[in-house]
Amino acid sequence: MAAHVGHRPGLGGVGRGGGPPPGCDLAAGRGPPRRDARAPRDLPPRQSDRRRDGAPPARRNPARPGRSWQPGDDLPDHRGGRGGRRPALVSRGTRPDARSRDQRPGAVRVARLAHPRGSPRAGDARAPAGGSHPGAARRGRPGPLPPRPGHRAPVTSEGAAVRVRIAPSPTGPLHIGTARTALFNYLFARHSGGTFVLRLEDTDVERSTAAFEQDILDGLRWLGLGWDEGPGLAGEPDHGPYGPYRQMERLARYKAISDRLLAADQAYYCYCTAAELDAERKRLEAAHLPPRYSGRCAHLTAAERAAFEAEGRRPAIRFRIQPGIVAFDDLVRGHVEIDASALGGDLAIVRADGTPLYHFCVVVDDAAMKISHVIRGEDHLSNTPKHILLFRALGEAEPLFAHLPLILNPDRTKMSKRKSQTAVDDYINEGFIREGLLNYLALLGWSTGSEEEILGLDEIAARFSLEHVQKGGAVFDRERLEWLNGQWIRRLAPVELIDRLRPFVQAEATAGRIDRMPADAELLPLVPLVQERLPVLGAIGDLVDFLFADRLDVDRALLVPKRWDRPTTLAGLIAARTAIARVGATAFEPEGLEEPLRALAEEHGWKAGDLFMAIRVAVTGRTATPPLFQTLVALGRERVLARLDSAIGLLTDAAGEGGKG
RNA sequence: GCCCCCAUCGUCUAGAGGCCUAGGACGCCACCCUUUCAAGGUGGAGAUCAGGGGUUCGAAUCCCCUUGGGGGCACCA
Repeated sequence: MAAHVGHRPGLGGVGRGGGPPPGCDLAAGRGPPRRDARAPRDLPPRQSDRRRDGAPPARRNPARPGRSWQPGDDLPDHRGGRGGRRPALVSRGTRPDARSRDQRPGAVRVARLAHPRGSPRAGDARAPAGGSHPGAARRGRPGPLPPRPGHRAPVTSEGAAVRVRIAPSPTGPLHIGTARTALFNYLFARHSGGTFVLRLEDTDVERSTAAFEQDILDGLRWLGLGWDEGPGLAGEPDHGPYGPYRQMERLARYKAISDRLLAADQAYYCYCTAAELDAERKRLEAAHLPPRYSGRCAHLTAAERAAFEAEGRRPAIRFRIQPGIVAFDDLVRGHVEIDASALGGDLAIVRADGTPLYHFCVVVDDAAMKISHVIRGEDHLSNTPKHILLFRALGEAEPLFAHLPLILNPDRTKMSKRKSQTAVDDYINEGFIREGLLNYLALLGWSTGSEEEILGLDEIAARFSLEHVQKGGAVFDRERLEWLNGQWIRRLAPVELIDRLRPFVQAEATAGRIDRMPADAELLPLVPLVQERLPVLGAIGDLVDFLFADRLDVDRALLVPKRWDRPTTLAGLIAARTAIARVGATAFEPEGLEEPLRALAEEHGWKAGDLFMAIRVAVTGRTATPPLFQTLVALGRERVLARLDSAIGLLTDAAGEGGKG
């Protein structure tokens, strides 16, 4: 983290939206959410206004602008033309012996048959207008708006709406893996004209904080992954018909449902203490047995319960895991079967303090929120049978599941904070732009099936399909991300680039590396000089600092070009100074400078490159800069002459000190 | 330990039995362009498709085994 501090703009506005850059659909929705770039630990509580730029508060509404879906549209369904089938039927109806030749669900094969030849994109032509097509209906979309009244989810021909969700836990800053999962869900929703729901899983009261919650919401909005339904910000109402969207605000529902399970004897009170459970687990581990709850409290008598209560023990609630094989057809992995006996015994669903546990909440909420497709990381694959059992116990239809490959550290373990940079904030603060990050993330574990790769969000949504999701984990390749980011930076319109660069330039000023914050009018002419030299926006300092710094530290050793010695350099700089001084203020243009300096080199038999390098270092202090003559112009005649003078002085003073040559 | 998942250049990937002498991209190397750095262009190195068995006239592709890797097994999410 510390390594990136220098690049922190330290203020909102990194992602100011201007007009969409050419070819960039990502910016189609005007006013993309802005991001406060401060480190999470610095984030103030949700209540306070963190914004400093005076933009209208409406922006804080998480609501994504309305989309123009067509309720009657025949939605392209990844399962083929049979969309709309209730998810549960697929899982329940699939017998273990009915697996298809390839391991993918038969439904996927149907999809292929549905488009026997012709490009897989044939289906895209049927995408709902404005749902995922670049341009068109979305182009004129306003910035985030309050909930659209009468919002109805699009519905497939058979009546089942595509509803997906991202359910982050505010126990840390937005993780790159969460961002990718959100992206895939968003893409799936977009592609199918479905609804993208955001739900906060904040039942881990110990670790959840409002600051992390804010960070996650800001991060998703910064990426442009707006949600159709989700929590409102402090004081604002939730947006969507299935709220609240914060689990801690749904406690009464969990209570009601756990009571129901208790009443039906599908769950029971468990009085084991953490210490007892721990000891049990250790014993099993020592015996090389898988950790599992013994079921000690599964059949307590009323008297035994009363005795525990009298001891002052507070019970947790456990869900009875029924024996048997649980099977489901994963949309990316195909048929999966897991023996319920391998699930670790009866599952705790409510803590002794009454707060509900993850596996319980997800299922209750996914059912309540009518989630049709659960698209999440592979780390949840083994947990899925628990969820399915819970759905059944609740009498709810099971959603379809799709488990995405994990993002990996270079050593191929699950991407972690310890081994990789995982916070989206850190990437933002380095100057990755949303277009680059999104494009990269989309291609991590998914491909178009063709060789296209530089694609905007809308273009990706138009092509997205779970069929092309990879099964194996993908190593996060920062080099490739930088390349892609550079591609998108180069595609930005000049004013847009300035907008995005501003916070980074400001950070240079704040850090004292430049003496003042330059005006846009000064920045604009610099765009052609820097645009193709920025793998990340944070690299701007190295490129232009010398333009806005009054004092320049020049390394005497650097001043002498490789093929030159000190006297030659001194002579070269003096001659160059004279030649440049002769160029009048009005002729101080790249061509007006290059001509006499080339002539000068020729006259002395110097290689032009050597002369130019000496001048470059003298006026910028660096060996790598934007093109010299444009740089001289940007610097201005007076400063160029002054810096040449001081370089000449430096070499003269060094005369007796045995410098190079 | 038990269960589950996965396996094509270093990395991300294309690949749906013959279009594969395995394609593209990042990175790397060389050359071109060039005042440096970039960007761009051209070319190159780089994968016996983890290994072994099948099935088939034919396998990267289908099946089995092995090996390797990963994930999960909480009163975390």
